[in-house]
Amino acid sequence: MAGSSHLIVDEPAVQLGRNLTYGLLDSIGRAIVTGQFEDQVFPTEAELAKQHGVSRSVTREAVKMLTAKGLLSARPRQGTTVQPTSSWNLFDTDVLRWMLERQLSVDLLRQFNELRVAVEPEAAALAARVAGEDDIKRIDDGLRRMQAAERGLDDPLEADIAFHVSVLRASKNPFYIQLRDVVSTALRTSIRFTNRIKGRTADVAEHAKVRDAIASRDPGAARVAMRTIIGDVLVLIEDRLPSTD
Amino acid sequence: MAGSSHLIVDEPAVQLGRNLTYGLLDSIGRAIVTGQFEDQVFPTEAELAKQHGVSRSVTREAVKMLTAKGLLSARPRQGTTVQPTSSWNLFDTDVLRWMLERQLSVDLLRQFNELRVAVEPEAAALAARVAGEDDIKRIDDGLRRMQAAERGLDDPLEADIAFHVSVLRASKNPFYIQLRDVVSTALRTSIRFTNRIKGRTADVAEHAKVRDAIASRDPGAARVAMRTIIGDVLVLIEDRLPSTD
DNA sequence: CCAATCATAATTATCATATGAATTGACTTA
DNA sequence: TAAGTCAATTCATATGATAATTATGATTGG
Repeated sequence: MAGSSHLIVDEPAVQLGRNLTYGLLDSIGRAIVTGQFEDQVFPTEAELAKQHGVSRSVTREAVKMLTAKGLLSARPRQGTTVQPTSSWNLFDTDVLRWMLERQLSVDLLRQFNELRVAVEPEAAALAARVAGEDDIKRIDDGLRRMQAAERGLDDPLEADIAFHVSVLRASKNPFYIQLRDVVSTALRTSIRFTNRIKGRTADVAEHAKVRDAIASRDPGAARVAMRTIIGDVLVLIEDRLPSTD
Repeated sequence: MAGSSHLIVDEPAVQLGRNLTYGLLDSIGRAIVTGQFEDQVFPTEAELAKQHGVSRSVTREAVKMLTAKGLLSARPRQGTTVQPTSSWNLFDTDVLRWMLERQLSVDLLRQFNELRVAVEPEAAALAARVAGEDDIKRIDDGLRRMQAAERGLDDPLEADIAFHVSVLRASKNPFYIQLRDVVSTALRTSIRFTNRIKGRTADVAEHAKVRDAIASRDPGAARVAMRTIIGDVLVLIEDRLPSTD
């Protein structure tokens, strides 16, 4: 259709997502995160609707969702404004994905792994104390997949994600468990930076240490082993990639 | 309609928050978190609007915000449904506040401090490496307030919050910084559990150690000192309060 | 000229209603 | 039985009107 018979149309209606609202959410979210509104005022509700070719209902609902994620603030007369990055909810997978997908996310990748180096060793230690049979099974599964990936029989990235997620889950702490999606999102999105990192023998061996420590109820060893893994990644990032600070 | 001149009115319109939408957000959010919809189906958009005496627009926008925070999911024909708690965004201050304000939050309080014991020592270590003059100043301020509080000249809780927040901020890691609001919210909300804990001399001395380690650029010492502080809180919670596991 | 007050306009907030789209489940039919 | 059809339900979208809020500029009093 492109043309029907009359032309018109300010902009092709958004298409991403399962419906117009989520498409617009994604579109505006990306635009904000990539800094498109740093040097200009954010459009009004009516302007947004017109620019994207959707109704005000859709526009308002998308804006409200972005408000809930900390990216926007709306007040009568003052208009809708982009919030400072410090109030963006980085633990929201949408926000994190938008941030990692943009350029120059090397710093963010490093900072994210600084978080992991804090959280995952503690989660492993906790898991060593409270993990159940089924948790150990899931961790074993993850480890098996990594070993398979080593021989080219599985996707190294997905295997790595599966392992780390299984440990977080085994901690039974909802805050750590929450980081499942965050870690998954971050690892998948930043694949272009880390694609050659995973699947090495030394890496798999260290993961096995974590598994064994948890299975034998040794929190200290689990903590150390996990810290080694993430610490290595961190060193790798700091060595290979230039910071833009 | 509805009213004409007779009585009617299903429910007094929501009032909390700065406007109807935020009031409804708060009302429904609390209801979900307190488990009110565990044994019954979530109302439809039209029912919600009627029950709370607001328009469908307001209802939809509140639902969309709760969706953005991971509490709800909406699909045509299937209706709006409460998501499993594992998908709730606990790092959202609204969600966290709702959860802490309800009863039986002892476990959550412990789990939250398990997160702190992972994050804050690392943040302190990081701060020891990257903190600037102004960061140290803010940490000093927080420490001074704690010392003042020890002599009854300041609010112990607010002083404690100020100190910990200043350290998180000094780490310059946005993920840690993000936890500022989370930590503030959690500490303020859970005051009834910890009100007698703070302000002891030993506690203030340990905080001073953190400050000194950061100022003298000693990441290891900063990590240990901070870990001691949070570890003590954790022990206190586990000793004094019965778990409901 | 300055300060305080007020009026105006811009913008979001809310309401009401109509229509579209998607999904489910029952029903029909071969 | 199995596949296809149809209807009902619920969210999704569109639109127009009105209310509430408040930044900004105009006005007034001293």
